[in-house]
Amino acid sequence: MIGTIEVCCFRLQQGQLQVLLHKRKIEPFINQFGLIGGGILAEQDTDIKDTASRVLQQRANLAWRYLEQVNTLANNHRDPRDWSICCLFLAIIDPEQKVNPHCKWINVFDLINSKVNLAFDHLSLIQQALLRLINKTQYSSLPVYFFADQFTLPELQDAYETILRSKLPKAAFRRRLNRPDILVATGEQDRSQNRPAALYRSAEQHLLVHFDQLMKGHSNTAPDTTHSDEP
Amino acid sequence: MIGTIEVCCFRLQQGQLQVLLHKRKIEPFINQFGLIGGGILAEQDTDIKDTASRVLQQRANLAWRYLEQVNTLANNHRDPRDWSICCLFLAIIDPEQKVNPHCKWINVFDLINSKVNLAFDHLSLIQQALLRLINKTQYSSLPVYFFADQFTLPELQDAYETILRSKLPKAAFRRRLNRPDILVATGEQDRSQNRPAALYRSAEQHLLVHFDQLMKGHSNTAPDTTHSDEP
DNA sequence: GAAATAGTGTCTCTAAGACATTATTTC
DNA sequence: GAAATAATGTCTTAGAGACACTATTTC
Repeated sequence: MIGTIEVCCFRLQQGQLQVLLHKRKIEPFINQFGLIGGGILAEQDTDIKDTASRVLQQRANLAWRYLEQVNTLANNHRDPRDWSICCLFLAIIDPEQKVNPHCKWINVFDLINSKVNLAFDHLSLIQQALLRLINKTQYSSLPVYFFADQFTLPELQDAYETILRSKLPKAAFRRRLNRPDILVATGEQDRSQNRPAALYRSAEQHLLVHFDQLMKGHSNTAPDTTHSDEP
Repeated sequence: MIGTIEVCCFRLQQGQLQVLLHKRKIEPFINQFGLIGGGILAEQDTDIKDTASRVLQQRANLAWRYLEQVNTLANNHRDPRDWSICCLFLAIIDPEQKVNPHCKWINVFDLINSKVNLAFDHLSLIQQALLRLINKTQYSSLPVYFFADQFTLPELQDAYETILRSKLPKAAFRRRLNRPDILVATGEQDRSQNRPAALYRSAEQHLLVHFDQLMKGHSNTAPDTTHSDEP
């Protein structure tokens, strides 16, 4: 039995929520696509989060802006070779970063609808990570992490709407998010649209802000009642 | 490196939220108290949740009414012997059940205030599991799982108030919880108080119901932004 | 000026929170 | 009847959702 991690990386690019896959070059599941993953190296990694960071760097040449444990899968059927224990992480990646050539970003909703065969249980892992992302977007400022630099409120609202796959009322959205503990106006403006929009960055030490009430899209996603059966 | 689980068991007894500890009979931390835990047996356990159930049964002679993965701890400093990977579970236990003599139930808030030394990082694990319990109590029907059989609405409200350590407004509480997808009146009454109270049991297939809005006590507990730093 | 996008004002509605009131029991 | 507890009614308030309106730019 060996301990491994898998990282489900998300980014927003051109209004799409994308997930990172790579083509496996070894058995099992050779030439199929799967998540970025790897084993714990007890000599190098002081903590399992370090393992995730290191694997992300080594396999995909990526650094995360947000990294969170989602679930631990451990059973005798997910790996055809042996009992397997695997810790799943959700990462948010800055879209400016380039990835290695054997990696590709694809639309996560298209992927799930396509029912393509991924290596191991990786499709299920992606669904779990996506559910966590959707749930947390409903009640927190998490999507701020998708932006590396400055951004406008309409861009942030687009991020929420892309993740939740539903439109949100503009006034209420702005009332919620435009709080000094979440956003700080930089004084600059984005002039790429017609009327210029104020630019913001995340507040100093932007820890996740949790709201008291859900932002509900229209699409009804079941709550992530799971951490292997919660959120 | 070996894979282990620890289970943080909670129950409500006489208006107290209690956690289960047992006295270790082996090194390290011999004669100190700690959580119930044990290793994965690849031959017996088909899934890590099975491991938790089996360990709970073997070590404490207990069956759970609710069992949820909270976090996975894996680092090089939590066990003095070696790199350790450990999956933490939260369990809710029926107070009718008897435990083995080397186990004891103690008030979890007293334990945390007492700053007693527990084995390994078990005090931290208890705090994580407690935080999850508190958070989920704020936005779901989870405390229903503390009741094995029938219960009254005032008893259920007491459960919430004990976990959240604050009083809740009665009318709003009843409006929230008294929904047919959460509670079903049995037609019977509890006559132990003055005016009899209607008895309920959890609705058929009582899956956790998530509320759209938090129930906020007065005591401000930080949100469980962690699963090693979320929910 | 027309079109497009940013940003605000205001009304309604839902549900929480506060509090009073009624209902049913024991003594 | 008094005390205790269960259960309900009602008022206020906060914030979401809906929607119209204003503001600032490009063309």
